[in-house]
Amino acid sequence: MSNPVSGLPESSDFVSRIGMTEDSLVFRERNRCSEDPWDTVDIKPNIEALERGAGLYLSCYDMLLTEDAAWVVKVSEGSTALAVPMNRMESREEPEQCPVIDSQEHGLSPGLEGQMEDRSLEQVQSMVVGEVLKDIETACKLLNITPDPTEWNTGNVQKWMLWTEHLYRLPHAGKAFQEVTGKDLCAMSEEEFRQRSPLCGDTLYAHLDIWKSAAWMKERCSAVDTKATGCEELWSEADSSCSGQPIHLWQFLRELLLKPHNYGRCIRWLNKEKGIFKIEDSAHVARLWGLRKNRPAMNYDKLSRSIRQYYKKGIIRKPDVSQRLVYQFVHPI
DNA sequence: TAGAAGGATATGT
DNA sequence: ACATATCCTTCTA
Repeated sequence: MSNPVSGLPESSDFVSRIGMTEDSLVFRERNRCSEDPWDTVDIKPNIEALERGAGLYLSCYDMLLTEDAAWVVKVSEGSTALAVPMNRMESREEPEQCPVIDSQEHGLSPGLEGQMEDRSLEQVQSMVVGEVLKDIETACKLLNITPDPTEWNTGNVQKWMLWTEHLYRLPHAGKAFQEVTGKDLCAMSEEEFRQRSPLCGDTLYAHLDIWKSAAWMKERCSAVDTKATGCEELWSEADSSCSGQPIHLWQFLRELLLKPHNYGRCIRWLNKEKGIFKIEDSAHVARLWGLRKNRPAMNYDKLSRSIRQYYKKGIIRKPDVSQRLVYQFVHPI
């Protein structure tokens, strides 16, 4: 494993791969499976990434599918790929968000310590993959699309584009991909992406690559092993909204609340036990709801009206001490 | 000025 | 029928 710093690719390449999380998917897969995992697949995993060092995967993971992607753009404009902004560092609380684990970096010699490092590395990678898959699954539910991009119709592609642009605050490029099916999209090269969208084509391509890898993994997991190996577990996150029925607003809000890593900046619990939550960014939450329901004109005025309809039904109410943008689930989780 | 409350009506399933 | 979506007026911090 090379030093994650000295082993860095060009920063533009690094950024174009938006954290190379598809590489971490691949890495995890290789660790999981004893047989050669990818000699029969057509989605070519990026093996060279394995040489880049685990620290990168972890630091990059933080970029993936999170609300705050603005800094990704900043990194692309700057010089140092690992320039993780301070606010991100300060917000790290969970161990799986540890940015860099590299035994060489810390001067450890190979041996028992190295093995332990490897094991914990494997665990962290496993968590990373799990989070990635969960995030993709959540996005699928929110957008009402299938996780496999090759199955998308042109509308699904547009939704995914909008979503990705929105999530990572990319300039709007959906127009450049109008009338493109998922199959066409998946067949496009990175260069074609860049041609269609000079500003963010590479980023969109990298994200699609992650989705393709995840779909490939899912496909492979269910084909190779039908027993619960952990792979399925990653995809079977218990959730109330997978019944095929249109999602209710209260379910949607709860899903956002259950994903603080992704949505904590726009909606969060004030008191989870009591079901009290606060909408921190009303416009943002409304846009997400509009995306989910295919209602581009959705805004907080309308969303809040829908929330207020829940008062009579006893689903959501205002807390005892009423505050702006604060609501309470009548029956907390 | 944004948000809260709730009436009236339209819309999609 | 149901769950919003949309539009509206009035009130409040």
